[in-house]
Amino acid sequence: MSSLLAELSATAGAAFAAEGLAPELGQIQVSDRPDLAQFQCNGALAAAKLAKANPRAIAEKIAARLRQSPLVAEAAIAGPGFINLKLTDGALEERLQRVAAAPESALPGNGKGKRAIVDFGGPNIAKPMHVGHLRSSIIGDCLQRLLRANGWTVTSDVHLGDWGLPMGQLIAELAASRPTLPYFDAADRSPYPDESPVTMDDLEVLYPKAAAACKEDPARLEAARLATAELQAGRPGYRALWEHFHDATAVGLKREFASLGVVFDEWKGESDADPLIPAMIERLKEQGFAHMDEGALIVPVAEESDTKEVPPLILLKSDGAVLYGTTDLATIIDRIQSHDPNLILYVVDQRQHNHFEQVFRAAKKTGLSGKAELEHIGYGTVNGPDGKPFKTRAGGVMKLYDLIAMATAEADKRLAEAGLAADYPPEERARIAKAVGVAAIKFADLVNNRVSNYIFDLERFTRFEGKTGPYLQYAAVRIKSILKKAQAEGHAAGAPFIRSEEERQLALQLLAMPEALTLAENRRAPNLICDYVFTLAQGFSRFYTEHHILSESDAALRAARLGLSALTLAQIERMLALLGIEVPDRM
RNA sequence: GACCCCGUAGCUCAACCGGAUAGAGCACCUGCCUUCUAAGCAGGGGGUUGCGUGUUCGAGUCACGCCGGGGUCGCCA
Repeated sequence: MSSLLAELSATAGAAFAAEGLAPELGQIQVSDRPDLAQFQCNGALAAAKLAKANPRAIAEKIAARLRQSPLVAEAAIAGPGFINLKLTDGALEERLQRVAAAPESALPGNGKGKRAIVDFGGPNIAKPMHVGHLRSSIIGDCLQRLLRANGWTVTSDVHLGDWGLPMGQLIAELAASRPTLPYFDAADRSPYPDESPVTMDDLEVLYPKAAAACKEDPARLEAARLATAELQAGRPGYRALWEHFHDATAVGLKREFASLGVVFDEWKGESDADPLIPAMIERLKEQGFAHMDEGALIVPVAEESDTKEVPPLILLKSDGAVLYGTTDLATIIDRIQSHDPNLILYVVDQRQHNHFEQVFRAAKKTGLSGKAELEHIGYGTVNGPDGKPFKTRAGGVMKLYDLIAMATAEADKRLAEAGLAADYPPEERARIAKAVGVAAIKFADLVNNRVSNYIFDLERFTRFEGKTGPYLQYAAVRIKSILKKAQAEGHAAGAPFIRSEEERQLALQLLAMPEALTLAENRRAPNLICDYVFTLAQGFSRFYTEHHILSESDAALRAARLGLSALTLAQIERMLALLGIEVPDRM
């Protein structure tokens, strides 16, 4: 089913075509002047510019044709040549009823038959997740849900950071502090112990020590570089040790993602691309894309049209080790082979934009990305109240797990203040607090423009007033409560119809969903989903305030309003689900 | 120095392909709870869209030049 706006645009397009003008001019949009109209068409202005004609005269001809449409109640000309439209309630009701009968039909389906890979999360071995991973996880998860809803076949990949210098740093650190472990014997001493010599907690201590040691002591950095190269070259003891690092970390990471409600299809990492690297390098050398330069193997990616200096992508460092650009490139080969995607999204910090530009250029130039479009989805940083990157009070990195615990506690406090969920069983109350806390964090993150930085302010995010996750949960729960009571009283929901301005506005909002999802997809912009669902919830609140549903004595009207409520609830829940936000049954 | 991103109400942010009177939320002010959850609703004040020049019938949006903030610039990720 095409959307209301698409239908209107097609109708207007036909009108333009009938006047010998381009049908694209018939693009309809929601009116900027809700006091004057529901929809508007600016095509007559553009047509007049092209044809050097009078815009109002063209507009009048188009409007006359539009008035013939059964959709259109009014078509008026205003200003320099805007065409203002109001639709018939009958047309709105008919479409509303269709959506109510088949909710799936309202989804735009832009991605049918297309495959996408969404690469996000990007946690690292031996490091707990911190706020830095928050945005990638939340935005990436939202995008994978959005693309799926819009018909794409999506594969998400956590893409672990598990193959660079930090691995060598860890090995060197452990070699220094526990040299008697069997892994450091240059000879192959396999089988190595099944039991990991370190736990996740050990690693969290070990890594900062290792990083600090490398910073202070050039010899240690050199040792770490050597260990990295040897690991990548396949030294058995190091590989065995690496397996332990990897497994110990994965357990903790899965706990973190689970508590955020984020799920990946694949748990691959940089290391998975490693087996593909030798052949890739051979090919790139043979085909003349890669050559040695200053001791390193590079792929130049500068282009004629560049206005800035674009450094080459380094495949092999002078010590023979690979960099993450190398694994990123090889990972593309893996993804093309295993999924044949049309699109790969990389949800990574905006600061890495240059890196991705290098990788994408190299991939395109060498032809190894095939038909896949590669796109960096950058985002801004999460800052503390001082505008600097978010830290704990002690100045350390704030862990994601602790962050969620804080948000849950804050949400629980708010529930208590409002006297909500007071008499619920403790488990349910705890579940609600968790859901509210997570909703607060996610919504606050997603509602911002992706590329701008934002200030993390838990007090503000967990507020129940205004444009927040908890407000939306509350709005949905209120509707659930009505529907539950209606059911208890034996009132069934019926086909929605329109008898008031509030209902008309709500109907128009509900029917605007496909455009919201399409635009959010095209611009990879979760904040547009946030805006849409917030406006929808506000529209429902107006309707709710104005019309008392359960006490309505006209049974047909009551049923219609219940139907409208049920439809609104379904849509709010669906939109929140795209944001990764759950709605409790009651609050 | 070069390049990228950002600059919109006191604060946090919107504004689709260049369109009408630049919109929300918070905060502030005024109303509205003996009926479905007031975490709500109705209304009000608050703007030289960082500055300037240009293109256009029309610029927050496009071009150029400044100013301010952040970021990146060959072997970290």
